[in-house]
Formats: sequence, structure tokens, C-alpha cells
Amino acid sequence: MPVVLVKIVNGLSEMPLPSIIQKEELNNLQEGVDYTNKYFQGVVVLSYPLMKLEDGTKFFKVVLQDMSNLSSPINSINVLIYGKMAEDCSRTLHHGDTFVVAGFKLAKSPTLTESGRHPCHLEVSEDAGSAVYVRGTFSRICSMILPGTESVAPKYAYTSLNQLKDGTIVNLYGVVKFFKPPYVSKGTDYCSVVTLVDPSNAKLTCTLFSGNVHSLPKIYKVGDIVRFHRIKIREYNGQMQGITSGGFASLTFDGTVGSPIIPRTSSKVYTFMEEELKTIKELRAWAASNLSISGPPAKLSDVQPMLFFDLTCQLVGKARVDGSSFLLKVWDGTKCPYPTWKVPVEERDLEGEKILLHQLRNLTADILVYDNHMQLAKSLKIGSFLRIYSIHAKQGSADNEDGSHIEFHLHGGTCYGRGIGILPENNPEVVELKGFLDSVDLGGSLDMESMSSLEAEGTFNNVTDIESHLQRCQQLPVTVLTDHQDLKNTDLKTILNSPAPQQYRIRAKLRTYKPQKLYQSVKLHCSKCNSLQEVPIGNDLGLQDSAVTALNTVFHNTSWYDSVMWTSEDQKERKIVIHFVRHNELLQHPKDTLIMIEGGTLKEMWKLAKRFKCVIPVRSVEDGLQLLDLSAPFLLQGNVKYYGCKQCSTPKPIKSLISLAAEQRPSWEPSEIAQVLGIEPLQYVFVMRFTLVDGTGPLNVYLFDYEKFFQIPASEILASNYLQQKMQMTMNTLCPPGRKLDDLPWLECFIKSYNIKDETKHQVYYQIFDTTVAEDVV
DNA sequence: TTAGGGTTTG
Repeated sequence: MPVVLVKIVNGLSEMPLPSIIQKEELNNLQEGVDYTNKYFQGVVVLSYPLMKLEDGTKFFKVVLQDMSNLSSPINSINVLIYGKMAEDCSRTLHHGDTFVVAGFKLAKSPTLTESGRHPCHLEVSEDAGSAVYVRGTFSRICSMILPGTESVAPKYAYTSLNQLKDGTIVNLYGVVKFFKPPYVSKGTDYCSVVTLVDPSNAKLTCTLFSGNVHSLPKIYKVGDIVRFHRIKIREYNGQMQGITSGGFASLTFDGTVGSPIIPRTSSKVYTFMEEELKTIKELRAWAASNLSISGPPAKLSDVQPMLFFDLTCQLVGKARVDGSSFLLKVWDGTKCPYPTWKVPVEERDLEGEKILLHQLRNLTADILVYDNHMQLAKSLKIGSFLRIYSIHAKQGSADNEDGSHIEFHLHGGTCYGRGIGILPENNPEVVELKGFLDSVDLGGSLDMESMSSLEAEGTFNNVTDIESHLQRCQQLPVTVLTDHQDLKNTDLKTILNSPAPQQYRIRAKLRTYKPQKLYQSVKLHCSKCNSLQEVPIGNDLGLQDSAVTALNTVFHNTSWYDSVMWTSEDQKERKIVIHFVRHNELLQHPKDTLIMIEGGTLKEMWKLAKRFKCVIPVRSVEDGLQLLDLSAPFLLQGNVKYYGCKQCSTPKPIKSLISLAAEQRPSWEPSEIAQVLGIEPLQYVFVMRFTLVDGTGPLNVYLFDYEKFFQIPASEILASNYLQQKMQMTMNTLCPPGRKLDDLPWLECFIKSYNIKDETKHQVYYQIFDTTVAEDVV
């Protein structure tokens, strides 16, 4: 039997044991029996320090309690572990863990054992062919934080949301469908309104009050899961309503499938047992298919005018504005693609690190908060991490001088959950944001926008400085060579009159280009057969095939993935199956997890792709899973749909992915996935025709670019308005609309000529190589 | 007591 040391914390509810081995009860253990194919399972109630025996062998001893036989006079046993396994176990095992020992030897204990303990002990080692499995319990984690709380857990009953009755006080679980972060009420308390749903399809809106903001649920986003204890149910306007009663307590959990189950609470004592772990997992799985939970919150770079959005950010400055509004200056490391409004405030009223405020001046957003939000805003600490809910990105008024700017308002009131939440430093999204903020280069290049703000701040002394800088910019070529700097320029006429193939350096102007609608320039290219094809558009075309047609869909819980099936609520009662690929028997963090989906719509797949590392649309066939027809993407990752070449691919069964899943740290690279699945991946590419002029003659050259020329990956542009705008701006710089030929900027390019011959004709084509848009243009 | 979900109009 292989040696396996598996640590499962908050993972699977069942041990991933080989089916050949069978469970043995404590009271059946007898000397002289062969336990090679048996296992014993118990909870670690005692462990001793790791020791070395006289011959140097490592030795570790634990006491396991048989939880299924607690009433028996003998309910625990010593386990002696030898060698490397002793070392591994001493590091891995903790009090309260469930420990499975397979393939052990049973021997009589040489000394008198304590009362209640079995007279024999288990001997475990790699040499004896033993295998051990460890499952950390949640109560262990709680007990580490709060020693002694796990053994006295009262048993709670939970009421489902469709069973609530007027005038009762109940315990319940729910998935957050809507919430208002705690705000100062007009009375004496903080208030938070939370709407919950659960698999009974009932809905409950709870109005929670507390003088202490920390005793209200710490909900950060829709989809979080809460457990409420002692909430009072009342009828209000013909509907059930929850309201805080004496002794109200709550736990809040991240609702993401596979993420660590760590309760957020201010309670000093709470219980959390295995059963409840199961409830959270069930609710997560239910919510994943039944609730529309938006993807990651917007960044400043995604902001669209006229919309409301939630922003996760860091506070860098704050200032009093007037009696009804207050200014928060925040950043998230990205830049809003539109000019943003700067709220004028008195220098002396602005709180925050002056140098940092200056450094971040082009990255901060001014958010004006009104009325009831002012009190909380004033109390915020500079440097803290916030999530501001339902910020209004308002188009600046047109009569204003710079009419196109965006203003950020947090209006008064709490409609739509409008408010400010303070995120703790250990919140995973804050940890991620901090990492990102640290990586932001504050040096930055001197772009036009930062120039004008510098001017406003007096760094540029007068208008002439700016004009001369502008002129200098215009003289520099807008594209540059990445190689071949030593070549001399050739004029276009000479190129046209020369035989192909050859390579040239040219200096020319871009008179026109095709396609004018830039999104039409994105194609899919097969590097094997050299074919080009259009990118399939939008809708579910090609994914119809993934419908789960048969009720007896192979519902495999195999060794390498876990499967969950849902039925959609609509009349079609569509079946959706998601298969979560495990790694070393464990479910990983969603961001590291590959999932496979049957019966999902493209929209659902996009949503899942935002949460999980990869999504592969599949269908079930008799002997397992297989890819859909290659009209559908074979993989969705991030914002990108990956397609395979129908002509050059030989799809293999999905189980070919096992080899990748078994890697130490599966990277789930699209290229690797394609390779093991027998797919020849198509690459996204920009294909454009530039008409260049230099006074000697026009020349049509083709641009065939994956990402080098525009410094924008062709694969990502279709999913990003921001990148499309950026590309449009670049093209406007290369070929400014409405400009006379004389006023067009120069491009420096490296081009190759080549021959295309067929039976009837012979033509010379030209293609741009080793050229990129200049740094100050991007 | 407060608020009782469904965007300000600065």
C-alpha cells in the first residue's frame, strides 16, 4: 500500500480512501489479526512530542478516541508512529483532527495502559506499508482560537426560511441576497438590513440593530453566507421579517465554493461543528447555481459613466467639504479611463500623507459622500481598506469646461445598499489589493494627463514649456523598431520595384487602415494549418451541445473530481452539472481550481470563469466526459474563450487532464490543457491593412500581431471596453482623423516582402515585423 | 426607537 499523508482541512466530508480497505471498530481489534487492508479512524485527543529512539528512528505517539463508541468502557487507543511518517504526522496532526490509520500492526502494549484505553496499540510506519489520512476539523480551528470551547457545544436546530412563524425566536442559515452595510440609524443604534435566501426558495429580510457595530454581521458581499442565532421572527406587511432580539449572534462566511470556511464574528464563544461545515458547503453549492452573484468588484479602470458600482479601495485622504458632504480620496491601483472630477477643498482641511497624495494624484478618485454617510466617513482612518457600495459614476455637467469628466458620488440614504464598509486587513481581497498596490509603479511615464496636472500644480512654469514638449512629441515617430536599428531607411517606391522576399526599414505615414471598426480586426489563427477564421460572436451558439440530456448522466464522483448537479428553476428544468477537479485529493482555492461544466449557458460559464481558474464545457458520454464540438470554446479562462482548430485537433478524453491535475502545482496553462486534450489551439490575432505613404508611393502592408505591436493581447480585447478604447486612441494617434497629410505623424517600421503564388497569379505582399507603438503613445 | 431593500438629483 502506498504511503499517503493527506491533510484535509475544510475539505471533503468523506476520506478519500481506497475502496479496498475496510473500517475496523475499536472493540473488534484483536492481536494476531492481519490489518493490512483495514483502517481505524479516531480523533486525536492526546499527542506527545516527536522523539528519537536509540537507533535514531523518529517516534511519535498519539492517542485516538473512537467517537462512534464513546459510551463503551474502552474508547481510545495508543498509536505509535515510526520513521518519516512520525515526523510528518507530528507536523500535521493536531488535537481534534480525525486521523485514519490504514495497514497498521496491532501489538500488546508493554506497559499497563490508562483506564478506558485499549490494551493494545497500533504500530504505524512506512516500512510496514501503512497509510495515514488526516482531516482537520473546523472545531479544531475554533479550539485553537478559543481553547476548551469544542467539548461543550450545545446542539442547535436551524429553521429553513419557508418554515418561519410569527412571534418565534429561531436559528437560521441563509445566503445573503442583499445587504446594507451597518450605518448610523436615526435612533441610538447602528442598523444593517440583510435579505437572505435558502434552498427552500423563501426570502427573509432582517432588520438588525446594535449599539455596537461589531456585533452586526460582517457581510462584505452578496453571496456571503450567514448563520443567525436567536433572531426574532415577526410578521410585517404580510411578510415574515427578522429582527434582532436579546442574545442575537451571527457568523458570516465567504460564499465561494472551495474557499476556506472561516467564520467572521465578534462573538467570543461560538460553536462550529462538522455538521455545520456541511451546511455551509451545501449552501455554497446551491448559491453557485441559483443566485446571480456578480464577478469580482469593479476597479476604477472599469468604471463606466452613468452607472453605480462597488469599489474596494484604500483611503489616502479625506476632507470636510461643507455641512452636507465630505470628501474621500481613495485608490485601487488602477486608473479611471475618463478624466475624473477633483473636488476643490481647502488645503488645511485635507487630511492624509501629503507626499503620498501628490504621488497618487493621477490614481486617486475623489468620492463625495453625503448626508447620513458623513459621520462614518469622518471616522475612517487614513490607510484603511474600504468597500464603498453603490457609488454613482455621474457624467459631469456639459456646460462645465471639461464636460466629459466623471464625478463620483455616494448619495444620501441607504437605497440599494449604499454605504461604506470597512474591510479588515486579513480579508483575502484586501490582501490581494495590498499586493497589487505595492506593485504599482508610482514613477510612471510622463503622459499628457499627468503633464496637465503638473502644470496645474506649478511644476511646469508656463504654457511655452508644455507647447515645446508637445512639439517634441510630435516629431518623434509614433512607432519604433524593436530590432534592426542599424538598417537604413528604404523609400516605398524602391520597395515596390524590388523582387521579394526582402526586409526593409521604412519611415512613412499611415494614410488609412482597414478595418475601421477595430474589433473586426481580431481573428483566430491556427499556426499549424495557417488558417484564419472569425471569432464566434456572443450567444450560446456552439454550446447547445453541452445540454445534459439524459437523466442518468454519469454522475461520477471519481478520484480526481467531485460532481454536483443542479436543476434550473425555470420551466425547462435544465440540469447543470459542475465537476470540481481536485488536487492531491483536496479541493483547492477557486482561483486555482479547474472546473468542468455540463449544461451551462455561456453566461453561466463566464460567471464561473471569473471565480475559478478555468472552465471547460463538457458533456457526459458512457465512459466519462468529453469535450464539446470545437465550434464551442474548449476552455474559458479569465476573460478569454479558447478555441481549437477543427482541422488540426484530435480531441482526447477529458481524463487526459489527470496528468496535469497530478502535477505538484498545476498551472492550468491553456497551452498545456490544449496539448493533453489533443487540441491545436487557435490564437487571437489582430489582422489589419495599413496604407503607408512617404511621398514616393503608397504601399499596402499587413499587420499580423498577437500583442507586440499594440502592446494589447488580441485575446483580451473583445472582452474589454477599456482595451478597445485604448486601441482606438492608439490608432487615433497613428492616424489622427481629419488631419492633413503633412500633419500626420511618422511611423518607423520594419517590413518583409514575400511571394504568394498560385496557378493563375503571383503577388507580392508586405507585412510589418519587429515594430511596436512608441512608449509615449501607448 | 432606529427600519421595514429597489439609487440623487448635491
